[in-house]
Amino acid sequence: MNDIKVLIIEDEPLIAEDIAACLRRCDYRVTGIVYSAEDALPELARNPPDIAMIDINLNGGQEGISIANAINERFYIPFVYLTSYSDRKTLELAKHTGPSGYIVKPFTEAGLCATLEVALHNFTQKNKHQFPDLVLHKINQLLPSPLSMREFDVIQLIYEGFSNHQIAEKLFVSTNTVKVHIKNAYLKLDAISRATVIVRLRELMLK
Amino acid sequence: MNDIKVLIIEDEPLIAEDIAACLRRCDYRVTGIVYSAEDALPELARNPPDIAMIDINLNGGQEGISIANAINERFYIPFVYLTSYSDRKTLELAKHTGPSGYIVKPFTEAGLCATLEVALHNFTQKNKHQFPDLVLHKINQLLPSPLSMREFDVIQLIYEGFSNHQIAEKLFVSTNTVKVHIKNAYLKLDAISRATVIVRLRELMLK
DNA sequence: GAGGCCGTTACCCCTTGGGGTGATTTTAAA
DNA sequence: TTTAAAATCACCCCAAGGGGTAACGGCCTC
Repeated sequence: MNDIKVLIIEDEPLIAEDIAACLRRCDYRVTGIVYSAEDALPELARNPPDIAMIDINLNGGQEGISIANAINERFYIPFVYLTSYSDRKTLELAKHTGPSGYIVKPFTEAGLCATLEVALHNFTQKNKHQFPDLVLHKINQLLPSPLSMREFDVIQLIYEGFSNHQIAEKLFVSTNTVKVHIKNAYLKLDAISRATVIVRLRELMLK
Repeated sequence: MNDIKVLIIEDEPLIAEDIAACLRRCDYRVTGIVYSAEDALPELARNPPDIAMIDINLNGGQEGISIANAINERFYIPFVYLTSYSDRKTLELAKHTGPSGYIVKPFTEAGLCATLEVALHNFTQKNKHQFPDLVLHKINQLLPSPLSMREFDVIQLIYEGFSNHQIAEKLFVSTNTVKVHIKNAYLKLDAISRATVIVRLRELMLK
């Protein structure tokens, strides 16, 4: 079992069950099926899934779009639309919510699962790029001479824009110590200033 | 006409024509149809499309995957897979090439176009985030007091890690001038050092 | 033509940061 | 146990950068 939690938001119970069955056969775990926008938000909060499948045209309106907006604002998960028709105007609205996929009914099991798979993969990849959390491991394997633990602590704070004095306070050491670590890190990172450190780290984290 | 250029890479002429017809009806411009990986690369170079549709299983192999890898290395465009079957192993390989979509045959016209639409939209959005080409317009509408043209030039170079002297040379002005621009930009950006400028810009570009 | 904004430059001050040398202690490995 | 690397801190030096003030020409707008 993948143990990937999926929430289905679909107002037609038969179709919802059909989707759920497909997903289960593809080793996904369907943690909920809700039939309206009002039910969706509490469910997202109570039992947050890894990905959501959203029907755009819920109960005659386009509540799916507002659910997507809510997800973008409050929950940090990917979602794919699964809808029965797609006029240009709806599609235009929908794509601006940044869905990770858009499936038009009738769907196939293979198409459904492949789209979900790609969506999840791209979403996690995207995170790595957008918020390059500095990972010592990754940086070091790209450097000729690896950074020590403490040097990493220091350059991490430089990356966040702190001064030597601030860094010293945060790490409970003297500013002299901070300066030594920075100097050594400069050598290893081939940098000559705080700004170039940040630039180098940006490059390294984007592989 | 959207004037969005699409390249179709598909070894079965009938299916390729079917796809092309769908795309044309959706106002896309099909700028090429190629039947193999060898033909694809020159075509991508000669007549670069905005997006590519790739069949994974070209000529009995999985040449589609290598085309995708080539695109990721040499061309900076999105692509979607359009394939007839999808076993787990192929899908696993395929998703690691970071496709913007994955369509399983048989496809519908609406599904095809919606996937392309979403793929293109997400790709351009992604660029804005991944390479925060500092866009004056976007930054300014988030600032209480807008940056002037010249101030923007300067902070852009700070973002790239250059020193005052280097910036002065690049812009053909005195370092004094650079310093004044930086000082004014600091006020508007609420920054106190080059490093904090970079951090602030990171924040602003991620909305 | 007067007032503003922008870009340009100069000169001053002085804090911060980058660079060098050296020394001690802790920690880990050999 | 010896050796090495990492971490800690203290000096010193000085250039680069941040902060203030002032001035001048160009351009646009009223």
